[in-house]
Amino acid sequence: MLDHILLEQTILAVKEIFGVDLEPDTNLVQKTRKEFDGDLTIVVFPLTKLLRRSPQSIGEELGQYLLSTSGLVQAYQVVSGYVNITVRQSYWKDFFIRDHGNVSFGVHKITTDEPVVIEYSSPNTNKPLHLGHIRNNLIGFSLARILNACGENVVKVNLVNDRGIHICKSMLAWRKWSRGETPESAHLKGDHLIGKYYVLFENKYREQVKELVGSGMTEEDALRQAPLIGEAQRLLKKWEDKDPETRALWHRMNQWAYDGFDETYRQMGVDFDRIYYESGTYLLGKQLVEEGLKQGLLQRKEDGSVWADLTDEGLDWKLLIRSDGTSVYITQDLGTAQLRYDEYHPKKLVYVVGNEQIYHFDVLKLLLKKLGRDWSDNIYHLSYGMVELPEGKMKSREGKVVDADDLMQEMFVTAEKMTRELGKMEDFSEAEASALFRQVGLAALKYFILKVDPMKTMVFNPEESIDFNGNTGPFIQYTYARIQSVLRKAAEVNFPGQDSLSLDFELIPKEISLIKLLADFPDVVKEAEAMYNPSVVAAYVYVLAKEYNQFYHDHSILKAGDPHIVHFRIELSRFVGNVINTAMGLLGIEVPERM
RNA sequence: GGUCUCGUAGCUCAGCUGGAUAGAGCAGCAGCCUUCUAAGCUGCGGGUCGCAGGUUCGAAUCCUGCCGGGAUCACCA
Repeated sequence: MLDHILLEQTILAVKEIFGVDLEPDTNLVQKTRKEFDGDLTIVVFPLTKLLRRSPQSIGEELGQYLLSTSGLVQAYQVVSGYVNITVRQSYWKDFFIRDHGNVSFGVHKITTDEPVVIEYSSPNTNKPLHLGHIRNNLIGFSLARILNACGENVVKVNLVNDRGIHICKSMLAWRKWSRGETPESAHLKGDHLIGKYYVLFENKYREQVKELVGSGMTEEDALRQAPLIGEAQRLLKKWEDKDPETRALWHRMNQWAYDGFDETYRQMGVDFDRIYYESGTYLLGKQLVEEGLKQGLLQRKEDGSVWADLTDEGLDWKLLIRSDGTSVYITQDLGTAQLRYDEYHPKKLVYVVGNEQIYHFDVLKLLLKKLGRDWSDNIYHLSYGMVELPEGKMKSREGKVVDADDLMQEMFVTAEKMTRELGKMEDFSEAEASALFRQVGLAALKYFILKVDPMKTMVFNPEESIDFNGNTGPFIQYTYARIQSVLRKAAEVNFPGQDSLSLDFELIPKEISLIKLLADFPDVVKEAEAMYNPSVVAAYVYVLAKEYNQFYHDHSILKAGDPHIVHFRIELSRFVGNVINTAMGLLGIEVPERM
């Protein structure tokens, strides 16, 4: 904001002084580094060639000119090719008086009707959610909030992968070996029960493969010819043929999974506006393929399978329908995309899906384009990196996964332990206390994950529990709670002149740096939106909290002496609290009044 | 092998649309609670930004090559 104003003034100044027109290059004006005096810096090196003058003399002339013409500039200093500009305090004071009471500072009202549809979570109903899903859900949910704060009309959707061979594996294993076990009888969350049978299938299947290999078969053939996999495939065919008994079991077991997922989502604090099921969209996908076949855009081979030729686009041939007539992943996604377009006509279709599926989404966009769906240009695949354990990738087959429910539970327990150790809850009621443990534990987990750039692979070490000190969610929550404590005390004391806020005094550096940070917030939200990156908000709110804690440590608020200063510092604290609350809200993290 | 991606302190990460002496947290060491919440604050130690070239007044950042890790190229999803 401010930097743009100064950039304009600088361009004007260069034209006035040197008679040269400059392109508005945003790198010309940047924030002054902490170790130098000043707020904004004009980098004059790029001008030296153009103007054929030394950096020093350009800097001096620019600084002098801006000082005398710009109402913003209080002082300037030319340091080895940089003009460091100190902005008048009145600018910061005006900003503060104008915006400090704005509870939704940095957040825009929804201005458009064309929605942005964002898909995240997308679980399979054959196993419970793990740490990877947590990252997915947190990024998706946070991004929805960030888009929302930028005025977008956001529709959060979840696509449940409720059909396919993997579901049939769980079903088959349950039918063969469960003796009718249910979540109730096993005292197990439904999704975990189903996961148990999925793992059981995989184990038995691998045993069969091993046996076949032992009797001389190649591994490749064994994988394909083991009796269990054949059974699973026949079950899938029966499912697609709508066999009543198969469908009944499928309904029953899926419901177990849904009940389990709902509980996990509730704990995590994420939700959706609309839930799609692949069982409801894969037929539409098949229709699209049929349509493409008729138009000669796709090809059918002798064995009945259908393919798309993407070699012209630099990719390969892609299977769309298997030779037995069943559909594959991409077929379903074609249908889902079409359905979503028909329902919302979105200006943007965002998919939060792991980076292992980059190729899949390239193909999806190309296929839709091939089929004449020009709106496929509006598809954006937000691909995020995997969460790895110190020893490498999580492997569900080897049981090397960090389960979402377990992890959250662990976080709550740690939060409780921590809080009790610090002796912070003498006067908390039972309900308040357990709400706090949940808030703090979740904040630690969410912030830990969201502060990392989504694109990057991140490492999670289950041995070392997630920190509660330093650059963490609880640290930021603590800062907020601390502010609320000050505000509660402030409400109790009377001081003269508390009705009218007057900033008729010199601000100290820490106050100015806090105000500067606050003024940055709207730009931070916009940047997070533009980059589809919640970590931008996380980094910002940490710096803000840290800066406030330093201020809090070094300066009295309620005992500052001058009532005008007391009043100002109370309002400054309130403003910081509001922005922390809003920013954390954008990350999907709650802040407690006390902790 | 093709394509994509990552490599920054002991560990986890910022910085990457080129700008000043590369930053945080954790871990380690040393301090600060009769004063608004010490889940806090302050200080110290810790770096050939994978390597080598190039472009530039200026490179962790851009380009090329190499080394190392990961993903993907399924009649899995």
